[in-house]
Amino acid sequence: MEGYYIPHDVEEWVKKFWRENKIYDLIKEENSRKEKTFLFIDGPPYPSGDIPHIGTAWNKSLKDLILRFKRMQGYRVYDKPGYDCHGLPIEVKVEQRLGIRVKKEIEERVGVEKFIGECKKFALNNIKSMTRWFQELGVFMDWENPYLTLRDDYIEAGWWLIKKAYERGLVDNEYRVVYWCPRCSTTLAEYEIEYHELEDPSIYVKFPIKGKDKEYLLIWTTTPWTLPSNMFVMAHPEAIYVKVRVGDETYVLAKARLEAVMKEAGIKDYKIIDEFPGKDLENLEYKNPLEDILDLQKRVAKYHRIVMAQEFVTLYEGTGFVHSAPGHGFEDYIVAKRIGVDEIVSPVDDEGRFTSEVGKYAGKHVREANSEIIEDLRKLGALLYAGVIKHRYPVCWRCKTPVVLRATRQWILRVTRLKEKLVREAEKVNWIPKWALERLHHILDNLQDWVLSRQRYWGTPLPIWVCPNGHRVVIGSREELKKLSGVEPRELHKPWVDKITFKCPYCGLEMKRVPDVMDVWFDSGISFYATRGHPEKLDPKEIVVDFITEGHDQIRGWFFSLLRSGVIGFDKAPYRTVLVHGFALDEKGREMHKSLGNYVGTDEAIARAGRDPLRLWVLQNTVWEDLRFSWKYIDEVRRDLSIAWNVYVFASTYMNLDRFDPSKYTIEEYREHLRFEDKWILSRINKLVDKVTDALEKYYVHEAARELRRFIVEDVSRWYIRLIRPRVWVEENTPDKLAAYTTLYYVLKTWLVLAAPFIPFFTEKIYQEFIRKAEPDTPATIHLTTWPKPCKEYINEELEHAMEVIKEVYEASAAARMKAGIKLRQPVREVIVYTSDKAVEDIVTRYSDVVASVVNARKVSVKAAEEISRLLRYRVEPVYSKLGPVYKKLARKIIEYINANQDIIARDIISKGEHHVVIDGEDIVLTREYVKIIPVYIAGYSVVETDWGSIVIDTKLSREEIIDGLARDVVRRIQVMRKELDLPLDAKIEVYVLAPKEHIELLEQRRNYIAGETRADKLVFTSNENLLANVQGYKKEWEINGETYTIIIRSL
RNA sequence: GGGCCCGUAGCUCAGCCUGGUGGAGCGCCCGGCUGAUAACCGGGAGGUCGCGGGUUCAAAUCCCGCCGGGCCCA
Repeated sequence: MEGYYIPHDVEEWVKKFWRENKIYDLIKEENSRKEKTFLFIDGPPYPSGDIPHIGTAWNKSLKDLILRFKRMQGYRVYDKPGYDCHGLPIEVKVEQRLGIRVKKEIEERVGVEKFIGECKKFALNNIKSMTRWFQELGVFMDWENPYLTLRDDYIEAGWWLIKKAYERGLVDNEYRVVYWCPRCSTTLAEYEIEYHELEDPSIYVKFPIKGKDKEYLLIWTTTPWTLPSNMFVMAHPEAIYVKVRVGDETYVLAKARLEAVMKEAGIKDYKIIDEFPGKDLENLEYKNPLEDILDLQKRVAKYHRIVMAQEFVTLYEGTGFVHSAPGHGFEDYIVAKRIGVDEIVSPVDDEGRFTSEVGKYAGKHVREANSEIIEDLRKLGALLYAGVIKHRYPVCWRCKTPVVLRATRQWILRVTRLKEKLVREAEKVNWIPKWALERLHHILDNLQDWVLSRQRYWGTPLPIWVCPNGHRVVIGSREELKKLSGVEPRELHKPWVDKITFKCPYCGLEMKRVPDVMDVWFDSGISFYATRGHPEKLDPKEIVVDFITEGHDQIRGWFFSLLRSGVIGFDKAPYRTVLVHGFALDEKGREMHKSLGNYVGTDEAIARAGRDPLRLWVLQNTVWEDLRFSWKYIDEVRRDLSIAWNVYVFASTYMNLDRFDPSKYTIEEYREHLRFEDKWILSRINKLVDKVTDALEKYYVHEAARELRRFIVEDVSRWYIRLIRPRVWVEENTPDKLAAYTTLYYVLKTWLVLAAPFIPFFTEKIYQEFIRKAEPDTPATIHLTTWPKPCKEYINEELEHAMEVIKEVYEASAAARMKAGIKLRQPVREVIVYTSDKAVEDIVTRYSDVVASVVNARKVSVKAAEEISRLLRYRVEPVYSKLGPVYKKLARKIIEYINANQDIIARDIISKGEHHVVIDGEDIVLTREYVKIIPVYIAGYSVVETDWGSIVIDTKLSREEIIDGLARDVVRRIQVMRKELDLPLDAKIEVYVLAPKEHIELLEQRRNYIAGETRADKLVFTSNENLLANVQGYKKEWEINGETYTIIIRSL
């Protein structure tokens, strides 16, 4: 191994290696022989685009990591990926492509067959592209055989569940008030709704009270178009209502709303003439002013009265009377059922236009009819006031069209009957993090029946056939359909499946399929079994999957759908562990959108950052928290990988130089030669194995990722390698050096295996170059290696603690050098550790040679903490602001005294808290209040305090130390020059050093050291410039300690 | 309006579960090391731990309320 880390070079090489050696197939083959299974299901992404979002890259990286980990642990892993192919978003895109404006054109102009074909083509094209990007990311899943919800066998598996539900009496058909998108002409699920800030009319309408003259109920609405469907008015039984007189008219409204309403309507003169609770108004009859111009209203006039509905009437807005249209409101519908109104009026068609039922408004889009209705009310003298309001109103998540609420007949699954079972099953699941269950509880508390049907085309057809007499047959498989009809359907989609009819088994009339398709959540909700075929052919053990993971939006989405399907079909939750991950947001924490210009696709991230850096970056983020995108942070990860890379280059360079063959040496054999630092890193790596394994088994992926980063960067690169560097630079293969190599190799190999699921390209490349070249008998790919088990006997807490202390001594001494201006290359005579901590004392004493080496001192000693006072002098500053006011005239003399006796005053105050003196016959007591004590160390020592003591460096340098320092400075310059010449590590050279005259003799004393370190066969020191005039070679001028040196080196 | 998550240095985030002198990386300034260095090490500057209450000897941490962002819902 050589060179520096270039992610793309590594990744291209590995991609080629995997492709040419069919590595994925090899892994699958090996894996298929394993006993223990790990059942996983991919939450299918929706292929509405061709390039996955960065959040999807995170999602797939997590899955890939877990699957790789489980494979390495010896599980037979089910790794089929999938795509959620049906649904409105694709229909909308295809409509755009085909220039379709309204739904009818699909049947009339384009043809359903062609439309379905286009949808399929659209989905399959995007699937192809998305698959490519997932492969680019290094995701090892079965990309040759993904599950697609559009396949007939998948659709069939769905039919099975509907039949099962039907047999359990859970399938029904009833009026539902639904969100309806007039542009898409379809019902929308709650999670297909967004709320946008919209401007709407805000009108107050006068409903005349029957049998009274000029007496009106005031109602408020922001949807005038629902007034033609008005059936009754809701009031609050306990709220106080008032009658107010305005001119010659009388209005009734809630007292709490009176002031606000009058103010908005611009009415200043009004008088309360009566006051009573709402329940007094129950059953009071009124007239809807539109009765005069709409036959529909005449027809429903018999229902017009006030009803009590305390849970739906608030006094925060409106008038305390809520106009109710059960055909256009959830709450209105509930109340209608409660009071026994069985006629539901909803005169709006699929495109959101009024039907002929509403006479003069027929054919108009309801929202566009608002102004005409307001105008009519004005003409009828029924309008009190018309203004506008800005409020949040539901819109279709695809086309952003404001939705309407409509009562329509829909097919539903009565999952509310399964509520208790759903709750019990949800509680059995291992939710990570725990609050995911809390959210699900909330959803289950407010459980609604599942509205299954969609009045669209691109979806799983509902397998329900009905006859004119209303008999129903639910089909559970293709075979069953064939048996009944005698026809083999070309495929199970519309329009082909619609053409299949058969005789009703109950009455003999012709049965036709209901035209609806199903909610796409049903498609993905059955994936836990449908991916593996029709449930009749499945082993019951294969029903419950071990693990799934998706973003937190899927708690209500996929996880909830799976749960419902699992309980309907098999009476149990279909998963054991659910890991919830966060959202990928932009740098400012906002959602990424192409329209906001803050969007980063997986393609761009791979191109700019590289696959491994991208993966490690997403994986180190706390799994269930949102991820803020940041190029800078990805680059930090890349730099850490670069350090890791350099570690392997270092090891590889020296091991190759010494022809170290790892297969011939074991740590056991070199056990007696292991040094302190070797035992330390062996303890660290085995603890790492333990921690990473534990974190991954808990699915705390980020903790594992962070530990891996920290270990290779901090423990190995910044510490262990620094410690063993002198050992590996020795030319002979000493047992000491081999012990270091053996240890290093063991550590690096283990780390590589642990990191493989996270950064599969990086680790594969190094594995091939570093491990397999040394040990050809190892598996063909790192992804076939087995997951390591921690070797507990190497774990040694005492040793690790000792190393921590040594690091602290090192850091403190570096700081002390800093203060004294002595560089680390300059050896010092002594480093003294002052401490009263017995453990520290023992460690420093025991490992004094290691400490001496890292702090570059000839001697390291330990002394009792209090002895440091010998090095201390104190400076004391008088506090004028305190002394002045107390001692007045005497203050001057006291200050003089303080300045003259600083050390003794300080020592007294430190030991006794005060210092006594008599000045001019007066007894003076000096305390901390009057003087500021500043400790000063005596010259020749540099001191740094730590939590457990002080580190002192003797800064007085003798001739010997200065010579050593100079020699090291010269060696370092020669080393740099060797490197600049790109000489082989073991190349021999000739060296000429032109130095100041007085230093020649000093250098001569270290001739052997300098020659040895720089591998110089010939070494010349001179102060005579002329002697070097004819020497050929690489020549460079250096400055050392302010003086000029010229060095020439020549390769031999 | 409700449920859940997040808010800590200029930036990205640990620490919170289990209370005990506020941390890391990046960036900035100063110095140093280096035959793995497109690197690295040491020091410094930089904080109302979102805000306000409460519990406690002691709160970033536990409790309550509020503000801002995210997700899910109304």
